[in-house]
Amino acid sequence: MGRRNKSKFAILGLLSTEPMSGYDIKRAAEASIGYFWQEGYSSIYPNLKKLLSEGLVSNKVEAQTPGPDRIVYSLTEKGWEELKAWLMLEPEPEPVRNELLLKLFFGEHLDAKHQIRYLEKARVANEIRLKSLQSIVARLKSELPDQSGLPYWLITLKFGIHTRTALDAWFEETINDLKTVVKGSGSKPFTKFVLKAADGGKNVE
Amino acid sequence: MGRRNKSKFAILGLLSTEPMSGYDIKRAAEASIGYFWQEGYSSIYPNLKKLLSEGLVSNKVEAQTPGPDRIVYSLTEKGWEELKAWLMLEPEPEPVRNELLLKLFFGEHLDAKHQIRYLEKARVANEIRLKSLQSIVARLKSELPDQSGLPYWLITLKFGIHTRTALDAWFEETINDLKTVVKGSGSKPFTKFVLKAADGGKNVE
DNA sequence: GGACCCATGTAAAGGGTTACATGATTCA
DNA sequence: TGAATCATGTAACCCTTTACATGGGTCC
Repeated sequence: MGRRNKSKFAILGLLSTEPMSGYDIKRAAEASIGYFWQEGYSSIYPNLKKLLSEGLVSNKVEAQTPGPDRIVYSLTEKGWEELKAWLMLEPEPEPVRNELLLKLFFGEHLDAKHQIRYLEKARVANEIRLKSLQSIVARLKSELPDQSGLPYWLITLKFGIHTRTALDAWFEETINDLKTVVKGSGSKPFTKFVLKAADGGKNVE
Repeated sequence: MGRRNKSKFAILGLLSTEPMSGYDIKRAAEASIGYFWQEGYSSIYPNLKKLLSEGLVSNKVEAQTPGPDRIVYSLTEKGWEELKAWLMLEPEPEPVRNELLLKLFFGEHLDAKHQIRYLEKARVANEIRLKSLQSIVARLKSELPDQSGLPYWLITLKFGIHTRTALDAWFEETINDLKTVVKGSGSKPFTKFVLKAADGGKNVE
């Protein structure tokens, strides 16, 4: 059962930090959990209604002298309980789909220059993200040293830093490999090789 | 437009290595691209029909003396062209959703023992995968040194090895952090902090 | 006899993304 | 005047996942 609605809990989590409107939630999501969790308006607004009908959040209309009305949502007691209960559950391993790897895996049919082009682009994007994560860590530590959430925010940021650093090394290695690739003459498929093996990389969960 | 059907190309790619039945495709997918791309029967069989009607694959019924008939699919010339054209396109950055990180980000509301429990489990699973990838690399190099696909298979395997090694370090660090976590007294939300900042980690694509 | 593998599918449900839709305010 | 931001939503589509369904063969 991996089809459960997790957006609901992302929204509850964000509302647990402070009351917000749907619009705020979108912006807060981008700014905080954005690099590992994305939500669009079309998931936020319907979910807020659902959460309201389940009694997990309450709302209040705030009129703004200049500008449109805002509908501000807050967590209810019940909402807090649901959130905490969910946080305790072991996360389900989510199925991964990596289009870049899929294209590289079947890359022998292609002139390597195409792959090098998009790998170099992806590498630059990765480096920018990495630097941005590092600067956020530095600023958090110096500007918000006493916040109770700090250790947890740092944990998620360090996840990004660890994996993106590793990714950068892989990009460099891979681009170099592709620049000097020498193809063998055989054409046995990988699939056969692994299938024949006792248990190459099977069902290790 | 991230809604395009990529399963089709995964199937074309697998069929490019050799003709297979739907059942074979499932097994071959698990054995080769399984750790970064999953396909189920309910996506394979309908897609094979679609590919057939588009003329990208052809099929042939093979009777087996013992056992049920097999419907074996092969790439057509047109299928080859479509596959190559797709391989040249720059991969779209896919939205990431990491439930583990989501739970950790809001983890301050929780007793750390829950997180430590599932982190330790996840770490073991990660280590097993890592070792399996390393052994596949070793075996490929020694047993299939001359195959033209080898450099590309190694590239995807090394991706897994790099990122999972980094992940292992992060697991260790994180579990230690959580065992000794000392919470601050403040309760400013992270979101406000980043939103106020000029451009903490925004829209870096 | 029961469990498990081979082999091929269908149906329903659910979630997420894209595109569409509206309207006010602010800034250049 | 036009572009961008604030603010809230709806509708349709597509894909994926889960569950259901069938039937023969093999091994213990």
